[in-house]
Amino acid sequence: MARTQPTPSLRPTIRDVAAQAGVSVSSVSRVLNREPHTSPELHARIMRVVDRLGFEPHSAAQALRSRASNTIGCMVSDISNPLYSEMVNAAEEELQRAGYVLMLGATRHAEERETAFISAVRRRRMDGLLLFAGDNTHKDFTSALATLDLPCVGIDREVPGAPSVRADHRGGGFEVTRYLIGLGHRRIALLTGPAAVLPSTERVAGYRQAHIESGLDVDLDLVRPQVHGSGIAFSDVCQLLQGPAPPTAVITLGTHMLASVMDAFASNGIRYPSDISLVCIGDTDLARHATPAISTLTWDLSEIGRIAAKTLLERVRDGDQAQDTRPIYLPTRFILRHSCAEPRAK
Amino acid sequence: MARTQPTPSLRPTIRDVAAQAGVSVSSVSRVLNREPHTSPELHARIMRVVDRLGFEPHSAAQALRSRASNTIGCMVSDISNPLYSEMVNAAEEELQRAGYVLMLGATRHAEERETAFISAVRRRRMDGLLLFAGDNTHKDFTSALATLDLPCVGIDREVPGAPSVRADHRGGGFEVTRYLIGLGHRRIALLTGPAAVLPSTERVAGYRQAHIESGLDVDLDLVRPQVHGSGIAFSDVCQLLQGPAPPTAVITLGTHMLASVMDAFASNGIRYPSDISLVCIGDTDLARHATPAISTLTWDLSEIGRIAAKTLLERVRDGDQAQDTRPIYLPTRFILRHSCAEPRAK
DNA sequence: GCTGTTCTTGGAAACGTTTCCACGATTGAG
DNA sequence: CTCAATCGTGGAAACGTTTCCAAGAACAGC
Repeated sequence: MARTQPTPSLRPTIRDVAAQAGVSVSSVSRVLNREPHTSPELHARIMRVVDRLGFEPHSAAQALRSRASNTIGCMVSDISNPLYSEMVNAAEEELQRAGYVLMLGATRHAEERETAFISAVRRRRMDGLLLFAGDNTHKDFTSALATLDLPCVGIDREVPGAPSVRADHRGGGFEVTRYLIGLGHRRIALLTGPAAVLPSTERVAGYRQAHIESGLDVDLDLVRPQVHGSGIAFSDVCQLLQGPAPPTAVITLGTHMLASVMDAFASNGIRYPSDISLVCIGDTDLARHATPAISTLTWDLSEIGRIAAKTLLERVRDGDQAQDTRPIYLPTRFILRHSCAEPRAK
Repeated sequence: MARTQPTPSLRPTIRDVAAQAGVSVSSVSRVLNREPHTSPELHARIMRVVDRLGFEPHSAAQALRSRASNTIGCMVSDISNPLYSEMVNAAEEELQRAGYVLMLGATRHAEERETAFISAVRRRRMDGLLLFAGDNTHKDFTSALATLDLPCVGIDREVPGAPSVRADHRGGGFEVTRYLIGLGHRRIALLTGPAAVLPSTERVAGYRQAHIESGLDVDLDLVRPQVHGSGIAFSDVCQLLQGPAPPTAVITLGTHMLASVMDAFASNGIRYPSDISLVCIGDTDLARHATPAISTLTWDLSEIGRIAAKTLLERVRDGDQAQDTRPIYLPTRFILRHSCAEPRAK
């Protein structure tokens, strides 16, 4: 534990640059930060020394003095989920272009990791925070978030006092459900994500709305939120299919769950679209190339990531101005393939 | 540009804690860092104040003084590639547990972004670096890397002076190729990643070796490295199928490319396994659920990420000791499904 | 030629920690 | 009982920047 005196760094400091150039430290700083009131000759002389020594400013020292870390936190439940990784990828590209570095914190749905990451955000004085869909029921976390006082953008989640960027999951859920109802389906199962994340609640809302507008009742037993990553979709579908009033159509998430649903169909000897209709949410290779190809609700993940990053950067730059916290919605798009049909006559 | 004097921080500093507890700053630091030689009473008194004020040390100040940023850089070409995101996910989990934060830098195959990220690593004095498969032909980058003098681990890539963690792509390529040769195939196409990344070169080496051991010549026209993310696989396969001596089997990457290959088969009116055999590298939902299901070469991505992170942490802790730079290999596993058959008699 | 402005530069004080050093108090050995 | 070692604590010097302030130089207006 006991550490020795830090060995003097081998790397040149701004003082070395100043000494070699025969100027003051403050002049070097001014030149490096492109401030006005520096003569061209000074600039040239300093930059020559900077290049020769390969000087690179120590960002911790900069952060300490200037109170800006050029760092953006990115909290996501699970970066290996392709939905998230595509959004994070686009966001990171945008941030990188603006000179920021992205600090990743994967929470894996555990509140302790969420609060731990918030603590890291505070200690490292990050300049902003990107929050991806997460559990709304985590109270310790949301209260920690509320006291954070940091530019923040929610992606597919609400953050009090901050704008959010979202796909129109409600509209998408509505469109898909209405389409199936229009085909004649009356018992439509909805397998979606965890009940406490925004895309799921919105989707369910759209699903309800479509039923209501058609004068149909909603059987909540058909709505099956899934806990994270577990293979529960398989048994859920089996249970529904073997129940007294099986669904005639299934709406499911495309990633992580579609495969389980198809397995469940197969092991019950059921085929789509003849025996049952199938729509998935989130386009994947599997949806496109399954035989028959599966109709899909999709939206632009990269665009969401980009917009979120841009919105956050605006807020970081404008400081306390620009308190427009209205959510930004992106449309979903329904791609018709060959996985749906009218329900069988009894 | 001209900034005003930084507003005095509202957040408590170690000095505030010391004052409120009526002790010296150094005592607070010692208690917080769990050093020996601190009395229990002092510990209790200080911790009480720390909790009351909600004190959190400023990590930039810590980094400046103690020369440790508790930060690990992670350079990856494209985080939206599921192969990478799964490895990064596992690595991040391991690093998080050890108290480190992961800084993500996606390079998108551009050398300028690679060197820019190395510069960020230096300026931020990161404690270690995880390098995921990248282009070996980028000379500016590799030379920048060589002068970095930082604990580093390569994942599916070689890094001079550093250990690497790799799947046995050569062995996997060998096994698959030998299997197809055993079925009687003599013209086997290999669609793999960019020529300059390690998994591809190793795979091709295994492919060659299998041919050589069977006394067969390798037709290099059948080996098709793919540039990143482009849909070139489709046209490559079409060209091969329509050529004078079409392949009787195809080995392709599972992510990003398998779908294109299947499209190419379809648009040439060709079916697997009857007309052509198909194996993919990297298991996916599509490979599992395509009809017929596709035989696959797979390996444990999460395990690679975990091992890489652990290896890096060891090196970070041990400083300059432990200069064992031997690569760590993980086995691949060939999963037989129903996509291969003996070639048709002419 | 004098009196404000505006440029250009240098000096020095922060930013918030950790760690070295010093010093008195305790403890243990002989 | 003395001397040395150890323990517990405080003071102060770093770490490497940015930015305030001051001061001289150049320049304009009268």
